[in-house]
Amino acid sequence: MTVPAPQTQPRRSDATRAAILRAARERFAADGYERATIRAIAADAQIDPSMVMRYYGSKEGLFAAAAEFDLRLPDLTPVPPEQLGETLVRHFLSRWDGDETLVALLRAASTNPGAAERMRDIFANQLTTAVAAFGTDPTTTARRAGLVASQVLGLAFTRYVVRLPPMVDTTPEDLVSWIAPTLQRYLTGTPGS
Amino acid sequence: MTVPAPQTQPRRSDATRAAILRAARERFAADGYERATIRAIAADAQIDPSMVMRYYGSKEGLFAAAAEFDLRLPDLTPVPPEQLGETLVRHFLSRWDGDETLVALLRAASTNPGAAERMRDIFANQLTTAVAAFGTDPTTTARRAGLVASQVLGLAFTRYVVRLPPMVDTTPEDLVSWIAPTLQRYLTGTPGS
DNA sequence: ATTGCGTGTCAACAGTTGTTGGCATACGGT
DNA sequence: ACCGTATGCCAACAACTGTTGACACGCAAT
Repeated sequence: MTVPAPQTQPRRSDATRAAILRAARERFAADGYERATIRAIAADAQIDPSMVMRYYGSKEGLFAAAAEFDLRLPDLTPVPPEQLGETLVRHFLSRWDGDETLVALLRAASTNPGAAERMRDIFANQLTTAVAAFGTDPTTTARRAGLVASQVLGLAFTRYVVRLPPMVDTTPEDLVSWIAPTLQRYLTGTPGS
Repeated sequence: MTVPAPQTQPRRSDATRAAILRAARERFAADGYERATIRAIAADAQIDPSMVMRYYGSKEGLFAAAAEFDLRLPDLTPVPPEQLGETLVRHFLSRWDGDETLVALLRAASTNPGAAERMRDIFANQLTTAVAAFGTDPTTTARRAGLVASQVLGLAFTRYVVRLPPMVDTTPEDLVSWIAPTLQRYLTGTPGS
């Protein structure tokens, strides 16, 4: 405790930590939780498997660090109400291109209980909060958020995980024009149509 | 080849085979492909692990047998065009309750390439065929089927795999009234609304 | 009774997994 | 120059995996 630095100064191993995290995200996204072995991740990061354990404690700990994910949902209050659906689809599609973290989380959530819980947290907290921000009936907020999650995760699942050809080949713009009305209705519409 | 029975007569081990298959479906559905071990499946079926190998050749072979799945889509041609969405959601929801095969396939498809390919086949063949049955523009059939698959698989994923509370708690009837219009638009509507 | 085959168990294999401890090296402060 | 600590590698462990072969039992036909 001899006068610790007020802010944690950058450690020399930060580059290694980052390399591990990057390799872990790639492997978890490509292979899922159980097939992504620590040895393979370490090989990708060009270090020894034991380093992974020292820096992240366990495989679970590594995954928890690698699957840290923020939907980065924009504030929806200034958005014109009739453009909510389009705004959301566009945001999700751009958020997923170039960040494989969500694909990793998606694949892992299928088999790993911890990952499933994190997925629940993300959509229950971040998405529900965003939906609640513009004032609809609070009693329907959770259900609306759940429906949005079902379509949005279904899109991600078919496009990035199962890779259904029609969903892979369709351009982002076409996807937006098809799916935006769905989210729009889930957010502001009524059941039955 | 000494005068084989014209029809394969029932073998004495059919009960064992069925028990293995039932246990396999349960385990694959609950744990996914890699976490569902042959030893655990054999223990559930109360037989020796080596029997699984003798009857199904390998773990892959067992999964292939356990994940045999038919959507059992009804003929959609006699359905009034404006009820197509409702008919489909209702069918899927009832098809999944009491048959964990699709959940097994869903969980496995996240990590097992073979399972993902089977999932693609099922939705590319069975669903696309059903959609093509009533005469829309053939050039849009694949896309419409893909969109339906995205919402339907998203529903299954959030309700049965990730178990998002709002999607678990909502009654089938409410789900139908919310999601039917979505499928209806994907099937018969136009992009943009 | 004896033969053949289907059914089942047991033990073991070879490989892989997450995880651990010991040992070398290099850095930074004194 | 010295020393403590951080960083890295190596070898090994114990557990678990899918898979295999040898062996025992019981049934049906000869």
